[in-house]
Amino acid sequence: MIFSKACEYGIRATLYIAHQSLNRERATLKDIAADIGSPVAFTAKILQQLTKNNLIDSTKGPMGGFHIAPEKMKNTKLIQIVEAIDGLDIFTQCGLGLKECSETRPCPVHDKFKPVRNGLHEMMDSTSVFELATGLEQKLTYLKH
Amino acid sequence: MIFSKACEYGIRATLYIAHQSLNRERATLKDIAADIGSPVAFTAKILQQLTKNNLIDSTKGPMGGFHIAPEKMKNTKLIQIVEAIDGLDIFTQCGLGLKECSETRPCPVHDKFKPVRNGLHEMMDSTSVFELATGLEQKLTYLKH
DNA sequence: ATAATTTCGGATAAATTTGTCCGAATTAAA
DNA sequence: TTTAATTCGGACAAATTTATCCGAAATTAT
Repeated sequence: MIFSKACEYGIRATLYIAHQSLNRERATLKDIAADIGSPVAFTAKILQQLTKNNLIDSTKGPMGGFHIAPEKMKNTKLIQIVEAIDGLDIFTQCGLGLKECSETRPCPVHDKFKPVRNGLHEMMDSTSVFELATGLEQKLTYLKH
Repeated sequence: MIFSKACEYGIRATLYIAHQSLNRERATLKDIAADIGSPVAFTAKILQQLTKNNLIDSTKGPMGGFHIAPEKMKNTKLIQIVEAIDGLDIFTQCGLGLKECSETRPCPVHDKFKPVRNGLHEMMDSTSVFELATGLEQKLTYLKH
């Protein structure tokens, strides 16, 4: 809906990896997909993308898997995951899909839609992977199906 | 993005029809598609859906076309157009796509996402086709590409 | 070294959304 | 009553997103 399925999986996977990393445990592709309930091969693609964008770290071979250093978690905001997968358009695009929608030439819903869109933007831009991973750690929130 | 392309076209088409209807002019499929910049045949499908849902009225034959009575415009909210095309899921669904996300078992972004989603819901639920059509009428807002 | 375990990357397939085509049905005007 | 203009509805096609498959590359342990 708001985000693509790929992006939803990407955020969930990142939070799972972060949670595991807080406990000094590696996360393998299999574990991740099993835990967040996503198709394994599709999840692999998304993780590759996140790795390329340097949002998570991967190591190959036995004992390999995915990992995020606590420092990195603190500096990574949700918006960066969205940017890596869906792009940032959602935070600037017209609610009715018009290209020429702006302050000076607003579409009919512009004034009412903008604060909503900005609210989402602000939220994603200010929320770190770390704070959400600690929510999981404290069992205040849940990822599993 | 937020809404499907079909839904964007649906809202734009409805507002165009409403605007025309305020001036006692009919809107034909051709006019609508040309004006809002949408593919003709695809737009036809969407208009059929809106007609079935009784959000707009259609008449066949020469001098036919689409129309909305001012009274109906006043009673029609944007959310009804979304409901007819995309459904209402977007206003209740988890931001991370989890089925079991709720107050008692929230996903990691639940608390932060909910107000944004509710803001969108409230906005779409309180905004009438009539008020947006009058914005077009007064040239305060624009639909054209 | 060899084998086992993992991610990487390319090709492909399935599902969904977006878009097209065309004849049928309806209606108004000539 | 014929013709033209319109929406309706079904089948189909293209594009995009979601998902699968499989061999290659890297790394660890035996």
